[in-house]
Amino acid sequence: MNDLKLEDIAKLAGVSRSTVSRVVNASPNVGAATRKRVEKIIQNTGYHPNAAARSLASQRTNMIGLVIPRTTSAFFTDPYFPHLTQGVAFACNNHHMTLSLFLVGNQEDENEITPRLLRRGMLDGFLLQSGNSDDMLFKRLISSQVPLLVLGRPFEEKSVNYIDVDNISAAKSAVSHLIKLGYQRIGMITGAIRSTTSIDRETGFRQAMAEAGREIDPTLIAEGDFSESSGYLAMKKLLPLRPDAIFAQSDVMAIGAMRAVQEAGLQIPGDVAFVGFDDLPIASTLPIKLTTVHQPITHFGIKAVDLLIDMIEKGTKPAKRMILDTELIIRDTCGGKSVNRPTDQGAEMEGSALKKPA
Amino acid sequence: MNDLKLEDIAKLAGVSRSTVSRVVNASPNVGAATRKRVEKIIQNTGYHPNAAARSLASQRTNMIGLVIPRTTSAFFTDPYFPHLTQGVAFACNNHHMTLSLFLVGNQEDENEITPRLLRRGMLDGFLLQSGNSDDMLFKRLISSQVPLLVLGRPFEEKSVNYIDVDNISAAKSAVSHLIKLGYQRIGMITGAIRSTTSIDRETGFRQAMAEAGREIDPTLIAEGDFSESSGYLAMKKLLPLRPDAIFAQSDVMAIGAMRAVQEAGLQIPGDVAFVGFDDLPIASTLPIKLTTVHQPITHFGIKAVDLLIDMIEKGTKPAKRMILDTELIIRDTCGGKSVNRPTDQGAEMEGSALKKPA
DNA sequence: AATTTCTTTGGGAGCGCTCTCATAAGCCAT
DNA sequence: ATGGCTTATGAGAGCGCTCCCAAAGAAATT
Repeated sequence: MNDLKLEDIAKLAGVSRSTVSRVVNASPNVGAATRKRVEKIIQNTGYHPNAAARSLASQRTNMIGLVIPRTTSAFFTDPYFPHLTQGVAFACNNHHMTLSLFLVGNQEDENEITPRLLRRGMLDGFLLQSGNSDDMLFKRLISSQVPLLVLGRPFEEKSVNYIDVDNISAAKSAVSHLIKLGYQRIGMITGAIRSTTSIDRETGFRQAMAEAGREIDPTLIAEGDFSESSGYLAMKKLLPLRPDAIFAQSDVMAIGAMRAVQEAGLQIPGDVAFVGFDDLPIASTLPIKLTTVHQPITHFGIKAVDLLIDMIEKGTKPAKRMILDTELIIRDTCGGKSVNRPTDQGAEMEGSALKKPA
Repeated sequence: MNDLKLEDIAKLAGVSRSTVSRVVNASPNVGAATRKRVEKIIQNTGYHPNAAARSLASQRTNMIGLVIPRTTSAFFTDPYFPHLTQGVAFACNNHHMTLSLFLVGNQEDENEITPRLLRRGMLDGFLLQSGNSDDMLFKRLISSQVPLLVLGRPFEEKSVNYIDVDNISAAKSAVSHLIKLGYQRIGMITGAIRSTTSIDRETGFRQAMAEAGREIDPTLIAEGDFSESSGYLAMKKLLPLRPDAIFAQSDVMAIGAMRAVQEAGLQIPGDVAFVGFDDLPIASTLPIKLTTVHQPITHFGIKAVDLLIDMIEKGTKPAKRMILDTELIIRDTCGGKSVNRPTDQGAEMEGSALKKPA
C-alpha cells in the first residue's frame, strides 16, 4: 500500500534485491525456504512493484491499445464496438495485460494521440480498427515500429497484419438465400462506402446475383453508413422503387430500414423481406426476428488480442493474417420457413463457453 | 521512429540533456534560438520520449483507469456504458491523458486486476463504477492510495469521492408526471435492487407517491436488472395486475417491457403508459417515442474525468462530491400531450457542442 | 579426494528520463 | 565599472526496477 520498494523488501528479508525480484517474477532459481520467506514479507507489507520502473527496465509495459479512428465514429452508436471491446478486454485479462482505449474524436485528438501510440515505453502493441480509405491516422500509424494488428481488411494490404471475417462469402450467402427464396427485386443498403467492410459485402452481393444470373438494378442500392438513421433514410429512398427484399449491411441499419417500412404501413417479410449482418443480440428479440449473418464479434476481439500478443512475443514476420467464419442465421424477416437459433453473443463472456488458454 | 534517446538529441543539438528535456516539456526557460534548433532536430529525427522512463522519473503516468466491476456486468448490453465510456475517452483526449479500461469479467479477473490498480507507477487515478452492495472489488479498492472517483453514489459514502446524478428527484419528477396525468395503477420496474442507483430511483418513486397521497401497491413493483430481457420478464409478471402506467428505471428495460405489452396486444400509452430513464438516442426513434428522464451520460463521463484530474493535481481532501441534474423529456409513451425534443446524447461528441477547456 | 556441474545468491550496471542545484551569462541601475 | 538581478544552460543524482555476470556452496561425477 505504502511506498515500499524492492530494496526495502530485500532488507526485511535479509536477501538481495535480485532475489526479491526473482520471487516477484516467479523465476525458478530461488531456494524454497527463501522464496517462502520473501513471499510472506511481500504479503504482509502489501508490496506492489512499481509499474513504470519495471517497464523501463524490462522494455515491456504489458499494455496494449485499441484504437478507433474517427472515420469510424459511428463508434458507440453501433453495438458492434462495445461487443468487440468486451472481447478485447476479456482477452487482455486472460493475458494479464492492460487495455488502453483510444477513441479518436476529431482532428485534434488525432494529432495528439498519434505520438502517444508511436512512443516507446507506452504500449507493447496495438489493435487498429480499419477505417475509410482516406484515413490519415491509419497511414501514419501503419509504419509504426510497435507491433500493430489491423481489425478488418485494410486498404493497403501489403505486409500489414490484419484479422477480418470473410465478408464476401458471408454477404454472398445472405443474398443467395434471398434469391433462393424467390425474391425478384433485391435491394441493398450499404455501409460507409469507403470502408473495406462495405466494399467486401457489396462484392458478395454482386457475386451472388451474378451466380444466379440476375441483373443488378443500381437504383436498388442505397448508401448508408452503418447507423440506424442511415438505414431508415436509405429505405425511405428505396421504398418507392418497390423492392421485395433488402440486404442491409448491418443489423442496426436493417432495424432502421424496417422502421421505415413499418411507418409506410407495409408488412415484413410479406411486402419487404430483410437480411441483416452482425447478429447482434437484439436481432433475436425484435418483434419480427431478424434473419442475419452471424459474425463472432466478441470472439473476433479475443482472437485479435491473441494474435497481437503472439506478434509481440514472436515477431511480426511474416505478416499475419486471420480470417474468421460467419454463419447465416435464418429467422423471420426473410420469409420462408423460420429456423430458430438463439444468439450467443452476450453469453460468450459467461461460464465455460470460452475456455481460457492454459 | 528509431531508438533515439534524449541524450542523442542533446548531442545532435549541441546542448545538454536538460535543455532538450525543457524543450520537450515546454518549459519557459529556454532561449528562443536554442528551442528552435532543438525542435527542428526532434522534428527531423522523429524522436519521441520514452513513456516508461518519463513516468518513472516524474512519478506521473498520464493515464487514468475506468473500472467496471463484474456486478455491473450488464456492461455492454446497456448502451449506457458505451456512452459513458465515450465521454470519459473524450475528456481524456482533452487532458492529454490515456484511458485504460478494466472490464472485470469474473472472480479471477478481479484478483488479477486489483493489484494492477493498486500498483504505483501505473495509473495516476481511476474511475470506479459503483456496483452492488456486496461488491468485494469495491471494498478492496476504496482504500486505494491512488486517487479514486466513484461513478454513482457508493454504499459507504464516508470520505469517498463520488459523482452522481440526482436519481431521487429525477425519479420523483417522472412519477409525479404520471400521477398528474391521472394514472391510477402506477407500477415500477426496478434496476438491480442492490445498486444505489436503483434504490435512489425507488426512493424517488415513493416520494412522489407519498406527496400525492397515494398508496403504493407492492405487487406493482417488479424487479429487473437494467437489461432488456429483465424488463420484458418483469412486465409479463405485471401485466395480469393491470397497471395503467409503468415507471421503468432504465430505457432499455422500458423497451423490453413495451415489447411484452405489445405482444399481449395492448396499446401504448392507451392501455399502459411508460416513462423510462436515461434518454438514450433510441428513445426518440422508437415507433412510439419514449417519455424518459434525460441524464447527461456522456457529459457525466467528461465531468468525472475533469474532477478526477483535479483530484490528482490538487489532492483529494476534502472528499469531492458532484451531483448532476436531469430533465424529464415528455414524448409519446406517457400519454397526455406530447412535446418533442430531439435527444442530443449522440451529438455531444460532434462539433462545438462541447467546448474544450482552455 | 579432486574435479566438474548445478543451483542459489549477490553485486552492479543500466533502462531513459526529470529535477534540483550550481554556474554562466546577460541586463539594468547606480 | 561594479554589484545585484534575472534568465539560460549544464552536471549529477536519482526514479525502482531487470538482468547479466560472478561467486559461493551443494551435489554429482570421476
